Amino acid sequence: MKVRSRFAPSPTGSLHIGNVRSGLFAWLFARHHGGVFILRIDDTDRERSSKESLEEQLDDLRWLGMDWDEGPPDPAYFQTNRVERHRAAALTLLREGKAYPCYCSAEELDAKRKQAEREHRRPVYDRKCRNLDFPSDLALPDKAAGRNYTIRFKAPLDGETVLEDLVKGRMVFQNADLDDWIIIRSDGSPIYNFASVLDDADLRITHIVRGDDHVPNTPRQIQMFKALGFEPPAFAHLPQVLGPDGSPLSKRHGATSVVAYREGGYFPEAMLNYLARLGWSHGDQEIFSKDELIQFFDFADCGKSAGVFNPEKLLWLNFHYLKERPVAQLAREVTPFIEKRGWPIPGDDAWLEKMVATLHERAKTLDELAEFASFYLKDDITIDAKAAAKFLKPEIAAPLRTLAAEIDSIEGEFSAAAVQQVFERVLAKFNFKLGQLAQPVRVAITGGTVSPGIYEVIEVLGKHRTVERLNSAVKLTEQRA
RNA sequence: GGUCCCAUCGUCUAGUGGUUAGGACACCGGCCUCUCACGUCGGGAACGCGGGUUCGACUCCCGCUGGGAUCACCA
Repeated sequence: MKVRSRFAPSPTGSLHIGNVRSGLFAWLFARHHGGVFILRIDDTDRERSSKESLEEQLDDLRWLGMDWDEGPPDPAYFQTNRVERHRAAALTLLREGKAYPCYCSAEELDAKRKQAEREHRRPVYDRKCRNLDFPSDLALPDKAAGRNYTIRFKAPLDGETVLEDLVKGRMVFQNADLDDWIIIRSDGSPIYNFASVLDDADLRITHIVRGDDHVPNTPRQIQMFKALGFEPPAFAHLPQVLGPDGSPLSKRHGATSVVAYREGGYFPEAMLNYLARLGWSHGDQEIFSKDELIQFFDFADCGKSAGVFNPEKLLWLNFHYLKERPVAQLAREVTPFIEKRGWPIPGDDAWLEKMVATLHERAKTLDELAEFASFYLKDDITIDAKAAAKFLKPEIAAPLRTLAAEIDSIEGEFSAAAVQQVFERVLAKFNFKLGQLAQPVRVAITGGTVSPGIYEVIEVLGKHRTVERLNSAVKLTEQRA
């Protein structure tokens, strides 16, 4: 049987790191087995669902390369479009005696629950309405029509429900511990747990891959698959992704959405690689291409315990992918991050590539790369006060002036090698060591004490801009004198 | 509280009865060096506790402790 797995996000906000990880594993599993990956939109929470969230999440998925074989924009893959199917199935269950109407009010139920908690009893539905007689042609709830009841699933009272989980192993649940849950609300709408089972069944999902927070619901769902006449699919429940403090990853842990990293200048390769290695491993290997991930992925290699999201390792992976990226590609990719800052690019593509090359092994993200390029792009650089105080002292004015003149007189190709020759002459003339001149020059032309090699910086900056900056630095030293 | 799950360096993990318990991130130090990085060499750092089983337990079993998930007319 062909593998069919799915990812079913709710478009109620940004796509969460922990969430996509489950989706990624479902995707990897499908691709590994040459199966079908399905994207279903669980948008039944109309209050919080939005078109914007949906588009953003789809963009995230496309960015990560998690392509789907079935799903949006096909309307059949939106849960809200299936409520009639859900209701019809509930009605069938009712007719078959596998479900029944419950006339208990929400308030009544709530009171009982609280009472049970006070008395340290299990806060489950007492099945008060289970054996009530009801007309064989009873219609589904409809508040407007005065049919103000809910429909409950008539769950088995004894026996056990077994979950053979692909990552967690065998779990046995006593049916006596499970209650008769509501499948249709008093307003006639289906409950997620019910809708979800029906959707998975109709979609012929063979493997449900999701977070292990769904485990407690699974025995009920297995029972529902059977009640509906379907063979339950296989399940793979993945452990949670936690924040540094050990609590489930949430907004207060900082950036936890895919879009935050996408916009933060991270590469999809890094994100994919990081997410895959969080909870899954393949020996000692750390770096995986997408194809390797697909080739090696197996639930048997997934850990059973929750993992802490480590932004620093993600950053390291991103750096790895950045280092091995061709400069031309990087130049293209960093452009939006420069434009975002409103900075000009004072040169052609070849120049931009040269610039990027000098920053290549110093920036860890595209965003950082853009930030570090500041002094190449803007002419109104700000000289760091502390750096100026330390390196732009009056006695450096003469060497700087000489250097400026020498650089200005370079004929022919303005290359790092040519610049180096000039430096050597000036160094000899003033009997300086390279460090004594390089740091002041660095401060003069970049505004700070940290930059790529001074010769290459000057080459990229060009003769004119270098000389100008050196001269204004000379003025600065004179002002300080 | 009920049900269920989990437990190797700070973090991600390898390990499936016999290993100096391995790798990676982070951290610390050396080298390289015009600064910062990169690179490179090296270092510290873990099997939660207690019982079994066994010639031998990180590995198997039980208990404890600790952590977590979930108990809605939310998804």
